[in-house]
Amino acid sequence: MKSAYPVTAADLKNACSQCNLLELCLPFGMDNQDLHRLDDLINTRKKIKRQQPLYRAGDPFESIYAIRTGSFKTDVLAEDGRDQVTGFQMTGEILGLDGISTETHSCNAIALEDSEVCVIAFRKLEELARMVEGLQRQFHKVMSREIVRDHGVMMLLGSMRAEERLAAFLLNMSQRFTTRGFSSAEFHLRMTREEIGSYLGLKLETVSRAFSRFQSEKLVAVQQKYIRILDSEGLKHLIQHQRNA
Amino acid sequence: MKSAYPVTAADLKNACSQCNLLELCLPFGMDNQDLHRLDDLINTRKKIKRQQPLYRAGDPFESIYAIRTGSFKTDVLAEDGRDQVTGFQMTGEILGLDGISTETHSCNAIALEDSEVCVIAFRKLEELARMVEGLQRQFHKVMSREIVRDHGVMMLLGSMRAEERLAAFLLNMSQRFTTRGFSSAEFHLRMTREEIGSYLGLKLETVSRAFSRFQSEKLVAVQQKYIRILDSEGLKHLIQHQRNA
DNA sequence: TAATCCCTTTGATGTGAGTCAACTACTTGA
DNA sequence: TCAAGTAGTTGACTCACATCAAAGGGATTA
Repeated sequence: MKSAYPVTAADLKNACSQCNLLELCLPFGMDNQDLHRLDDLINTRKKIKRQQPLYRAGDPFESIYAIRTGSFKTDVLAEDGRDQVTGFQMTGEILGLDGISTETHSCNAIALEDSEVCVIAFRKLEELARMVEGLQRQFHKVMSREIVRDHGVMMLLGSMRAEERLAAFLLNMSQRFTTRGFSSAEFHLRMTREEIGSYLGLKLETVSRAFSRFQSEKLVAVQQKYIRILDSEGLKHLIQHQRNA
Repeated sequence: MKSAYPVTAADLKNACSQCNLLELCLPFGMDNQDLHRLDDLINTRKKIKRQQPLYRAGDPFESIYAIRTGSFKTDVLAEDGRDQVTGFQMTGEILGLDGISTETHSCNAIALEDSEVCVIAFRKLEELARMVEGLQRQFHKVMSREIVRDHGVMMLLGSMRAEERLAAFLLNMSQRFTTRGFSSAEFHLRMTREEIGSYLGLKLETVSRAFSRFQSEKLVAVQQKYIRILDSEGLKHLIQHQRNA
């Protein structure tokens, strides 16, 4: 089901210093010399099959993970069975930061498709961050970005109506695909309506209805998980010009 | 309105190594020797009057802040005037982590009462964290804790009903007062119903009604901002045994 | 100490999203 | 390639929370 394997000379071309995700990932902004020191850090990879967990709530925390290929969702599960998707992660993004505080993971990270991650031993990362200022700075920025992102989600959950939430979600996905060199106008969602709903604090039927409404208003074309954005300005307008306070 | 002043020999007794908030704050878990190195870091304090900002969204980021006395709220303001309270902070808690990622603050931090903070120059903190492993570790834990906390709020906003949200909020406040050596059963809320509502994704009338309902069910005694928790088990029960999924 | 303002409570009514249910269209595995 | 299971759509109905409105109670400040 899962496999972890050391990086051999053969795939050293995939080490940080050669990785095409450089711009998105932890090494961003580091100079060449420092970059090569990172290569030692990333000495394990792990493939995760669709629907399988990378880690689960309660697992002891040892590593954070950088997504090389594929995508994930993270969710928290309450004792009463309540389940909340807290985020969707794409290539170049970092998973596992939740585990640092208690040294136990506090959420589940589940692959939305067959995926591969770089395993970053956290103690070693800290050690290297003490020596490489650029790495330290970038790591702090990654953590802070996560906090800012979460505040955005809180705004969405706390003060937007259903269609605004979905519009914000689609624009966010579009923006992240763009950053990764894919089309901003058409993409394939890896998650179900139910997962989108959980993330947005809505029921799957409400998500489906909002998609239908967007379709009938020519804002997007929807074919199951394949989405084409026809009027991104219209979506932005939807978010900004509704409600009072 | 605001004042920043260096720490003189006279109030060195208030430096980290002597601070009674040690257990709650950044220095937690550091040994005595390292602790004294922190004293150099915390060389400025700042008093903030009630309703005044410690920082505002858009302000350049230079420092993070540890609350010595008083309390704050943080909120984000969308272009369309939408306003979301993202958190309430008490003594010993750290403010300003949102600014690290873009080097510009992304939210406002407003004092809920006359308050005082320790100003921690972030560059200096990073520098010291490169030398003091315990400080580095604790700082990472503080950031991670913030992420985990935010996930809890997302769960609350995404999947709880009004009374569950308020119950969770009260229990959380109670727990934090306890940690600070105050009564877990009675405390004074520093924020308005509207601010609670914004945080919980509810309107102020809904918050007020939920308080009234708790009162009539003998779960809490409410006198304006003064709260006495009469049945904390009842509140916990309310959160766990409602809803299906 | 009064006057004002803001905060809070409570009631009546409206509505957006949830719930329940039926049906359709994919996807997956034998 | 077919069968079964899973994911998505749509409709009818319900309900929890929002909205609108009015009145009372504290707290701030002049």
